[in-house]
Amino acid sequence: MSQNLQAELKQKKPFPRVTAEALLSVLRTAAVLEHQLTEALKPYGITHTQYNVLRILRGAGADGLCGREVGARMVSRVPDVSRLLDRMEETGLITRERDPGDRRHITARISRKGLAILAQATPELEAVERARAGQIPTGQLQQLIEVLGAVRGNS
Amino acid sequence: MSQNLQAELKQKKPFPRVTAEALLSVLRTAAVLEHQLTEALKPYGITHTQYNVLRILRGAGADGLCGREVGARMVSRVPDVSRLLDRMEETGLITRERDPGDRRHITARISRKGLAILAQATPELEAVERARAGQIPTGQLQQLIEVLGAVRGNS
DNA sequence: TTGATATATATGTTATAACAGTTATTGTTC
DNA sequence: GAACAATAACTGTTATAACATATATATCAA
Repeated sequence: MSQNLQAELKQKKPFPRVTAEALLSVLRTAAVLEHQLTEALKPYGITHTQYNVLRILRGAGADGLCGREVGARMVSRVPDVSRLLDRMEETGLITRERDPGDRRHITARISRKGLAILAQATPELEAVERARAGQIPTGQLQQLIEVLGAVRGNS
Repeated sequence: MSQNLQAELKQKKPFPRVTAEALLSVLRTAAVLEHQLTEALKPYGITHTQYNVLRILRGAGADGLCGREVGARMVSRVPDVSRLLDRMEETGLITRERDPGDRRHITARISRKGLAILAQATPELEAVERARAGQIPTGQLQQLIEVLGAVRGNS
């Protein structure tokens, strides 16, 4: 690939501020990652977003989670969890059931099929993970995590 | 905001690998940034993608650029530049003209209105930039840029 | 209880993203 | 120069994102 972001985006002038370059680097890197993850998941017929939901619901176990809580755990917030879960129920990845305790809640749970697809797809995503970050020293990754936390506003 | 990504996503268990946390941090941070940029641009009636196109076309000046070259310069690749430019021409942000030299190309140029909106919106985006990255030491931002370059596969 | 408010989900609508395939123009090869 | 391949843009279609609003249920206050 190219030497740096300026070359990748074919920009003639260097970035005016290091802050601008840093934030664009984050956006650009995320776009590259999302593209790779989407490609890796294509054989399994699920999107990156749906994979995320499956991970969340597997973590919740038999208790399941209501839609609002699924939304709160997503990496990028989805404004339409209802229909996302609709689609996943339709393809058999999850089940849904109205909570008898609070009839406003609909509890979603991962299905056997969802677990199977998750198990199949996970090694592929881990391969992407290794390909992208496996050669980077741990210390640098920890620095990355810390600075990104600062960008998101953590103190 | 919360202390770290694990808490932000309400995960009970810590991340199994630093590589996983690093890549999720990138995706999460990009989602937060994109949300902020979208909010900042809303008053001007343009999307983050359209802002990106305006920047690219301003950089190209009077020569303009063909659609394919616009696409190549985008931060996140857009598979449908035609209709993106359609919409921007419709709202008067750009002009388009068939290249007499190679009639396959359609040269896009930023309009006076596009320049005006770019000039209005830029300070708002720079405010987001300062709010997110202004307090982070330059050295850390340079580290961030470098490690993200490594994630994207630059050697 | 009644009314007001909050919460969780669902629905209607529009815009955009993503994918596949088509057309027009140019370049290349024999 | 005719056939073929390559390139740039366009079009058709489907799926999803984004936004606003509606509906059902629960909670709280008087």
